[in-house]
Amino acid sequence: MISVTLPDGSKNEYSAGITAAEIVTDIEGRKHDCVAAEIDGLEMDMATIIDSDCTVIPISGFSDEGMHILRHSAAHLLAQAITTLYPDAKPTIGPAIDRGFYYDFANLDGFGEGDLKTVQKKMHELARRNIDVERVECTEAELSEMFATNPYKMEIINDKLEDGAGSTIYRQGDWYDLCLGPHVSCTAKLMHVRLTSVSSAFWRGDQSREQLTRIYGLVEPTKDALKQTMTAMEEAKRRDHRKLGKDLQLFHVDEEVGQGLILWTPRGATIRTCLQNFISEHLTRQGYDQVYTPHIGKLDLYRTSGHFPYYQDSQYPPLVEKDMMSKLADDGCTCGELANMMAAGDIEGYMLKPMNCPHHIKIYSSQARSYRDLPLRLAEFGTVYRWEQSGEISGLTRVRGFTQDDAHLFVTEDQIADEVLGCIELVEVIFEALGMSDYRVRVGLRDQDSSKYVGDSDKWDRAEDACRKAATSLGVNWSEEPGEAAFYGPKIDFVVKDVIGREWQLGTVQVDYNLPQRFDLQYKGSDGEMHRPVMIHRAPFGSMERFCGVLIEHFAGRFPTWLAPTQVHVLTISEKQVEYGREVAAVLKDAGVRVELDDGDDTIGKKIRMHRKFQPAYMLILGDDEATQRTVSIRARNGDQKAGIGLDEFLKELKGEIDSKAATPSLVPSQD
RNA sequence: GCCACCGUGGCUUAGAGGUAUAGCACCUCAUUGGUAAUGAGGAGGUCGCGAGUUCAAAUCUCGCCGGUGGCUCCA
Repeated sequence: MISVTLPDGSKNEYSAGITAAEIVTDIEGRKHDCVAAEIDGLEMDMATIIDSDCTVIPISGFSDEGMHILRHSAAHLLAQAITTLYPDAKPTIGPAIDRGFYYDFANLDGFGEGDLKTVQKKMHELARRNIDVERVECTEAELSEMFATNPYKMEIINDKLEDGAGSTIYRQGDWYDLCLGPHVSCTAKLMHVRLTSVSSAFWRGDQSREQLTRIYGLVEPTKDALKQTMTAMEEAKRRDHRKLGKDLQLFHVDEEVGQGLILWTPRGATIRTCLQNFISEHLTRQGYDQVYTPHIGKLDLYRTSGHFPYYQDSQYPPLVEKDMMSKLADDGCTCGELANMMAAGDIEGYMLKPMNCPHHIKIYSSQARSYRDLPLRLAEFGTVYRWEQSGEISGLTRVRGFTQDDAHLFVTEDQIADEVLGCIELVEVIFEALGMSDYRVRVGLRDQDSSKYVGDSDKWDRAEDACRKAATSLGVNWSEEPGEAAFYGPKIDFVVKDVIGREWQLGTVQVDYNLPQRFDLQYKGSDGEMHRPVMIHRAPFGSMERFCGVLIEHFAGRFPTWLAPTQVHVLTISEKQVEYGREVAAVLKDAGVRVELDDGDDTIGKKIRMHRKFQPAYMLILGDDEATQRTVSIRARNGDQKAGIGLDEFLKELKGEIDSKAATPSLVPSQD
């Protein structure tokens, strides 16, 4: 007999040789949802035979660990289906990921989205056959023989296995894969799979290696869970800022203007302006000075900063000076020669600024600075241009021209902690106002044994400590990320979760010891000596483009009243109220409300339908009753109504809601 | 940049070798209507761009541009 410790701490006696599955059934009952078990802290298969004392904790298919196992097993099922349908395809690797799983195949060229249905059908068929999944220990020789025809598996065997050591395979039916496991005990657990997309990937993520076909899928423990996941995906699609941006006419990207270059249309520009003003108010309160700098700068500036030519690949090509250009053209200069000459500094020219720091630094150094001037906080909604790879560009979140909510703080060593804290407070205020309370912070630290960092190590210790303290002060989740610091200093990243649980990386706060050195920045200390300031870069919301994109999805286009592109739409019922309608609209407009009037001759039902798509906070319906009593009838976004409200009263409440930046419109009480 | 898929009037969309559907939006006229589409009429597209095959191309082939999903990278 052996003694097994259960999750609740109690001990049960079993005869040796019992399987994990039998123990789990004993603990959870016959109808459990477990897919594996943790035995003495190690995740193991259900079929594991137990013949000595140990602790057993069942792993539910709904837990993170259980989902991981389900996904991994589903990847195997996918590979089995693919190799059945496409015998030439070579499975390479197929892990579980945060949202499902994928498997990469070689020799599957030409496979497209249209082929997914057949493969999924095959997977269901294999799942329904309920094939046992079996773990088999193999020697290196056996493995080499089994995977002889698959160079990818052989590469893993040769790289990952120590000489002479064996490993395990998982076998289901006549198919098997090199794998450490654990896996579900049988394919029936994998009924609820859905293949989602096809893409390509490089073998081992290396661009110089073979291109593989990657197939993505989802798996859930139950039918309902799969349905829920699919619903969530549809919801995400419905909120997609690219779709809403078009529907609500917020922005436009034009082929002829260029990829990733945003044209803010009036309605979107309004949102951006409101946000910018809101942030500006807080900057002023926090002692920032706002500045303006041009969109270009000389190449030499970026040679000093180190951005050129080092980051040449991710920048727009430089603007070469006119005379030089024609001279080069006359000389028949090739592009390669041109690039070399620019890198070497033989050619002068200008660059679209890829960041604002060098310009701000020049403002700092335009005057002799003393410790009394510090901290100097220079803020700018600065537009920068970066040459993102074409495949990477998407909507408002990945673009080639964007405006950062940027600022650079020039501080003394002693001021770092307070100033980092100040940056973080700003984020707190803005997120709070937008109802984005669910966010976390990543503190990027250096990894100790690397010598790639500038600045001495006790300075780093203090700066890192300042970042940690600032993060702690927020009272939100934060994590240390060793090795994530930039070479020039530690940083703090903000990651927000929107209302449907997706995470978005927004801005950062970065301490920088490097640029002050490169530009030889100085200030005179109280001791009369010259000292070097430290810079803090901060763009808490990243860019206005991305932040607006995230907000569009966060609010699903239904912005709080203070941000709504049009706050009130005035709709008249018939021609008789045109005059009153114009008067109401004028009163609101004079009071600074963003209002739109529809006094056309459509029916009221149709007007409501048409104006709804712009998601104003309120619609005012004006008929005879309202016109004679000089009132308004308010219609909220969800259709709730409140009639007979005096115009003055409505305006007063509306202004209150706008000025307080209320997170949701609430002038019409809910009727349910 | 790479792979797969996609590209028809402002939007959604039919059409798979014989120069193009329909709905919404738009314009005109009639209607003066109470909270998610009043009726009738009209205008608008050489089917992303360029080349090729063909008597004939939105439809087939190639190249380019743009989009979507991923990969890769991110100061």
